[in-house]
Amino acid sequence: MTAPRDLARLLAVNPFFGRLDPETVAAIAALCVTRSLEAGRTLFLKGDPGDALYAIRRGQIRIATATDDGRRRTLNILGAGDVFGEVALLDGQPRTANAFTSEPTELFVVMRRDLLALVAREPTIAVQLIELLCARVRWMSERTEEASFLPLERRLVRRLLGLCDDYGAEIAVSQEELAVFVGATRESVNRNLQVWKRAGLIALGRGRIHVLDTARLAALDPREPEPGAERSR
Amino acid sequence: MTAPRDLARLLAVNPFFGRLDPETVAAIAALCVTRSLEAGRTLFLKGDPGDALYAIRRGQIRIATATDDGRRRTLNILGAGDVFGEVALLDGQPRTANAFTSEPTELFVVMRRDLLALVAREPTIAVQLIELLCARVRWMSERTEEASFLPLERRLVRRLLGLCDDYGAEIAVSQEELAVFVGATRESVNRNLQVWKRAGLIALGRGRIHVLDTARLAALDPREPEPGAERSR
DNA sequence: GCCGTGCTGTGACGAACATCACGGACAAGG
DNA sequence: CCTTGTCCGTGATGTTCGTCACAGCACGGC
Repeated sequence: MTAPRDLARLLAVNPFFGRLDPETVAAIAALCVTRSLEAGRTLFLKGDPGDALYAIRRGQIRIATATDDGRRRTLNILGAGDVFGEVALLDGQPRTANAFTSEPTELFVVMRRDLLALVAREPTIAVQLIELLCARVRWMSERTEEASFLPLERRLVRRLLGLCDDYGAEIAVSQEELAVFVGATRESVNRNLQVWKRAGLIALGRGRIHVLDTARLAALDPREPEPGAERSR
Repeated sequence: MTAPRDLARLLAVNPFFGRLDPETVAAIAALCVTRSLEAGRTLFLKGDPGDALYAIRRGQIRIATATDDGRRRTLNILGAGDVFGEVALLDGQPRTANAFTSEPTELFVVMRRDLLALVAREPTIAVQLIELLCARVRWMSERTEEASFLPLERRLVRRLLGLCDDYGAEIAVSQEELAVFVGATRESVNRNLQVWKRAGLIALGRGRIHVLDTARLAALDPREPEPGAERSR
């Protein structure tokens, strides 16, 4: 069975787990089982105990909530290679949103109880997990500040360049999904993209964005000059 | 020397450390030393190694950055009882902002190297710290969502009621500071407060907000009704 | 082929908030 | 007392971005 090796590969490129020692990743990956779901099946609901980590081998998962006003709001759309449920894995708290498949999907699953047993056997892993979580906290607070202080254009630039780093210049994402990621509407995102397209910075296709000129795109988001010890992360 | 006991009390009511076992809190508090600073002194600068946790015994600390546009932006204002630098304590990454005193201040300080030694001696503490950080991650993502989805009025209600819980109905905060906390301008905050004042929900003074009717104030921020298990399809 | 269905492009309109610009109130200190 | 600084209150004005509405275009299924 090659599932553990496949999972180790996914975790290694994941921004959350990628920072762990390779042996640690392998140890965690060795715990995994696989699971298949048809389209439209529920993986978990809000309030379910958070007892597992998932990594998508193939397919798509949508994370959504029923919001105050009754409408359903998609919080995130996850595809092959994405890892989710990391935090629930570690603390076992209830899920805060619903997850369901939008197409046939295969998942790697790591159960919480298995991970806890591993940590008990191998305490140095705990320290690594602590650092991992600290990194996540820092990343989140950056995002929070970003979301409230930066205009849409700059958030969009950052997200686009981030996706570029992860997946190359050819990004397979619909404008709808992108809008969700930056916390805006599809229409607003589209208007920005059109401007950049006319300027030759990007090319657009159906469910696809091609970044042509990363440098000029990055110039639209001037990072703080910060004379002294520049350190971002 | 009663400093460790004082610190244990501060940590116990702190939303971050309050969830730890009392013995764990006591063990961490036993590591602390105290430090006094006059007004206007710098505690640390952006880029400094994050090698300590601080708890304010008396006085005030302001966290600020020099922003892109050159203006200084106050990110947070901390008073007696507040604890900060928790994340840096755990991962040792550089500070991401500047901290200085705005009045004479006494601090409890826990050095990172002392904490690491403690964790090495007592591995169960590591697991507790992991859960602590998970709680922080969840809290942050709540705040993020809040910041981008909720209108100013509701963010303001939440912040005000939160301060109320911590400090009682008489809140000593300027409208400027409050505006920073909710990510808005002083003017917008003021306009909201005026409405509530005219409705008899609050009373306003110089650097002071008195919450008169928590119930009616809370009613302005209807939490999601959440009718049982959301169906999947 | 023909018809849904989901993605993309665009215009019109309005609400929420930031910005700018003051004026006044109160405290501290010469 | 008068000055200076910091906070509060409030209007005018503009920008950003969401909402609504609709039209075209690809793609897959029948």
